[in-house]
Amino acid sequence: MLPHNTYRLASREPTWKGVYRNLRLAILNLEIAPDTRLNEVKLAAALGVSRTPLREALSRLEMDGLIGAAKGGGYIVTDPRENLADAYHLRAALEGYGVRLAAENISAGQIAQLRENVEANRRIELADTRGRAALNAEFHQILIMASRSPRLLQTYNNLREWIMTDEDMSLHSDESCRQFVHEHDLIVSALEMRDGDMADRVMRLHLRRARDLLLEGKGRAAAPADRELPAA
Amino acid sequence: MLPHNTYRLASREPTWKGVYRNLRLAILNLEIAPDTRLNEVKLAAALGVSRTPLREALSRLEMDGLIGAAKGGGYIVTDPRENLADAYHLRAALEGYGVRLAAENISAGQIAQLRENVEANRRIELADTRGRAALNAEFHQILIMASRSPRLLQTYNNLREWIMTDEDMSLHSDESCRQFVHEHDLIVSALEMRDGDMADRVMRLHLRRARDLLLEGKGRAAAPADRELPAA
DNA sequence: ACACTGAATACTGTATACAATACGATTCGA
DNA sequence: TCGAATCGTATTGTATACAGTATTCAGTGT
Repeated sequence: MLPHNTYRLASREPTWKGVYRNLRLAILNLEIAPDTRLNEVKLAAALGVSRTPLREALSRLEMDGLIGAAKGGGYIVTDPRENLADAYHLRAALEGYGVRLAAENISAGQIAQLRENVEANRRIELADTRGRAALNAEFHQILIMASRSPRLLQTYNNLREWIMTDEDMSLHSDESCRQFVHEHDLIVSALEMRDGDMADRVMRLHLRRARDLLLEGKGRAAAPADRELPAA
Repeated sequence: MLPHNTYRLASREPTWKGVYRNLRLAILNLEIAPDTRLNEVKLAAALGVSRTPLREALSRLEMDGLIGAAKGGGYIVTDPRENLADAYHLRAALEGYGVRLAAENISAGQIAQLRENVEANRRIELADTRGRAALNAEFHQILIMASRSPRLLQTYNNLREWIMTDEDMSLHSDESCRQFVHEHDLIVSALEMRDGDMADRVMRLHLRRARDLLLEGKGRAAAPADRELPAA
């Protein structure tokens, strides 16, 4: 063992942050099998860091709900698929109330941005899933920011990477895409009319449809964890 | 300096959790001035713990939004009063959508529990602020649990201690108390009728009234985060 | 054969030591 | 006198050593 000077020089970003991102993605991509109990020393060794920044990352992953506290200490990774439908509920709560607030607070510039986004979404080709995902993410991002609630934004951001993956977009058919764009359009119109109630209703419907399509598309298939990290 | 065996024996609960609670309360009660930069070594010394569990606590406080990252590392305590109105927005989002789900999923037993709670709240004396706070917390807790969404429950629990302090109850007048109980009663009725729409509406109104009363009562820094400058 | 008890073990929680950076003060130069 | 650069200090980020508890497995008794 080296003394303890295995420092990473010239790192502007804390180590634990990178660890956090890596683990987060690993869990969401099922590279770490659900229900596995995380062994801190082995994980730290596998990631090439000490236990301290690892624990910092784990602490935050727990607050994100991606891992849960095990009895007798330590953590157990949760199954992100099980919680997917549930996560959409949280999303609907945030965005539904978010557009309600947005109807009161949105600026003319933001409405213009939304209109532009919808137009771009109309013109984009079906095959460009990555572009569609970006547009979709942007749309909802603008909405949440228009609510002018930092807390809502923060909570939403925690969820975003979880539920909005690029691959999800590949499931959409040409028709459902048009329908989604239409719903986006409806929401913007509701906001223009400052009708928070309508915006909320359409948003909930929109998300519900998106969720159903997603769950149906993914089915229950989803190959669990073939390539592993330390399965431990 | 003691060697390093200043251990707290027979502690079933991690040290950092107590630190977390203490700091949380200290910040919410303004015992630590907002905008203070937290010095880890001094804080650790003051609390009688080492930096490790302290940092664990700080990490979570940051995710709660009670402290923010400072430039060049470290943390700065945020002003809980500034974020209080905003926190109520998040709460309204969670509980509004929560009762909507509850209208679909609530069990007969839970409805009975709610009725009982409302009855107890009718009979309780005004002076018993602690009891009223407990009843109020229980009411909303049951509702969120009735939504059968673990994620909603978790997010709500993070918020609960923040916005529902015992002292807040002392602000209520006899009349506003009766009004609040009446609103609780309305919500339960809406749930009995499985009218999620109405439950949502009443809940949002209920929380909005509670928030206004709270901000007005606390007086200072009652600046509503609602009407901010139309930024960009 | 099963249950209960005990020690060994493995792993988490905590403390402390060390490295590196960011900030401030002081000094030198223009 | 003001500005810039450099050194010193203070504070965070990381690594590791240590203490304590939970789990597991072996052994014995009923």
